[in-house]
Amino acid sequence: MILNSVSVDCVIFGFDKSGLRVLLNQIDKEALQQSLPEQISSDQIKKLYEQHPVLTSDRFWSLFGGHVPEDKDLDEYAKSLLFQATGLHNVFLQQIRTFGSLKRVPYTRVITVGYYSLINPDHYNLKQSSIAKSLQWFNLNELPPLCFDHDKIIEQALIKLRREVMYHPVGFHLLPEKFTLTEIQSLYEVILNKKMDTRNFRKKITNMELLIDSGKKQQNVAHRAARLYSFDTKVYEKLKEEGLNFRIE
Amino acid sequence: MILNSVSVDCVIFGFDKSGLRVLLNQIDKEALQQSLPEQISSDQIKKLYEQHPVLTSDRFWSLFGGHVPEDKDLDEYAKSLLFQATGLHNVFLQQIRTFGSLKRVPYTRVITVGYYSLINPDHYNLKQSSIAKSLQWFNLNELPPLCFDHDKIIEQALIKLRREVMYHPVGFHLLPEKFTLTEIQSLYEVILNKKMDTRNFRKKITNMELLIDSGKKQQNVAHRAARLYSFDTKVYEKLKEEGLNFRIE
DNA sequence: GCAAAAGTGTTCGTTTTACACCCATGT
DNA sequence: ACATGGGTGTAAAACGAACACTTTTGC
Repeated sequence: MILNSVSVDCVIFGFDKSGLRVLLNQIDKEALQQSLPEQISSDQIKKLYEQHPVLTSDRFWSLFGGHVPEDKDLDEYAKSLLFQATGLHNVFLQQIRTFGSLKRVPYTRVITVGYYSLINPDHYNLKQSSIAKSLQWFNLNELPPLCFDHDKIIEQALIKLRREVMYHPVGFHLLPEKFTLTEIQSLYEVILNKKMDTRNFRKKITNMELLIDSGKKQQNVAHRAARLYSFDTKVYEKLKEEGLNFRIE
Repeated sequence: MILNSVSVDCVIFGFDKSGLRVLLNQIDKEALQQSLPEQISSDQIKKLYEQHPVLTSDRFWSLFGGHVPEDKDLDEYAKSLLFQATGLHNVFLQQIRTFGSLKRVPYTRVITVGYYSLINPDHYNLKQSSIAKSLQWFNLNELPPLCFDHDKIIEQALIKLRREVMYHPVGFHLLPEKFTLTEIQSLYEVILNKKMDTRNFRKKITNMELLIDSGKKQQNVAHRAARLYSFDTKVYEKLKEEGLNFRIE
């Protein structure tokens, strides 16, 4: 049994040279048909299509989500969705908020609990995922047409991520195990949508004592190779608890 | 029609000399009986009472809440609950998060969306409320036995309030229209659970240019009367947007 | 040798901290 | 006159902002 009135939707963020990205799920007409109530009239369908033109296109996109089973813990269910989508366990995953406006889904009342997740690009190979074919990364600035209020959910996820990243070290979940200072900086720049001063940024982040110089350097780059760093997990946990201040410039 | 599986629970905060307080709702045995499923066996009831001893006492307490009607917007419903409990409109009200663990409510699956609200003590006279008799303020350090996971919801509300208060000027919703600097300081001290230095606190808050000296003073106090301030709503809105930094000492 | 990104220090102004005494009022 | 809380300034340290050039590497 599932709880028809409650769903979970996941905003899955990734980060690489091209910027901040979101993993979306393609919906085709058949999947849509199935999600509609059975007794729907053709008149109602017509009206539905008028109000939500995105549903008439052959393909449109949605967050990866599903209805909560009656016998599953909410957070656990969100984790299991994330596993279905990415094949990954133990990924950073947090609630955004719950979206419950009346007409957010046409023809049925569904309250959805939004979650956001931060994916390490070492794990971008999502082939293990059970529905990998219909999933695709989109640049945050070039989102395709999305169904329902999923654009708003993504927007709220970004707002939440921005706040989080300023005061807690969570952004680092978007980085590979070893990373350069420039990568962290451009991560912050992309998330906060702000250019930062390299010298000041480096001073700040090295003063935190969060980073460990791995002793290694980038390979095969057409310029001076940058040092690779990793985290001191103890300091990381401490900063997660106590908070930090990354409101720069 | 209501959505049986989704409820809203409100953590209603108040503040005065005695500190930070929460408005709770007293549940008696009859109200409890009614909320149980009808086909419950006496064996099951026995087990229920064993697992949740608080339910056996004649009186215990809960957050003010209810199940979401199918035809009501979630946020609107939370507002209407708050109105029922306090007789007040336009009160600060925000989602905490959604609590969805499997056994949080025995014998039925209920996912609850937590909200927290900040009440101005000018409005402590809650007689207009439709259920005022069963409501009572409790000091946060002296909470009575609470049903279900309502203690956890309050804890999360406090955590959320703490974070919010450090970076946004929301705490001021807990103050009367005119207030003294000492009142603001003790508000912050209570919420953040930290003593602060008076001179530094005053310097900081007056530098924000958020306060307007009303020109008036306290009356009938057995010591030097303090100045009464109110807010510059424009600056208030600006700080709400841009954030501020109240991580002191 | 040139293109591309890595890496680095100093100065100046602002903010934060630590700290102790006099003032106004009611009883 | 005393008890109670209101109100104030300064110096030292830490932090944030602004700013330009040299180094390393691959091609």
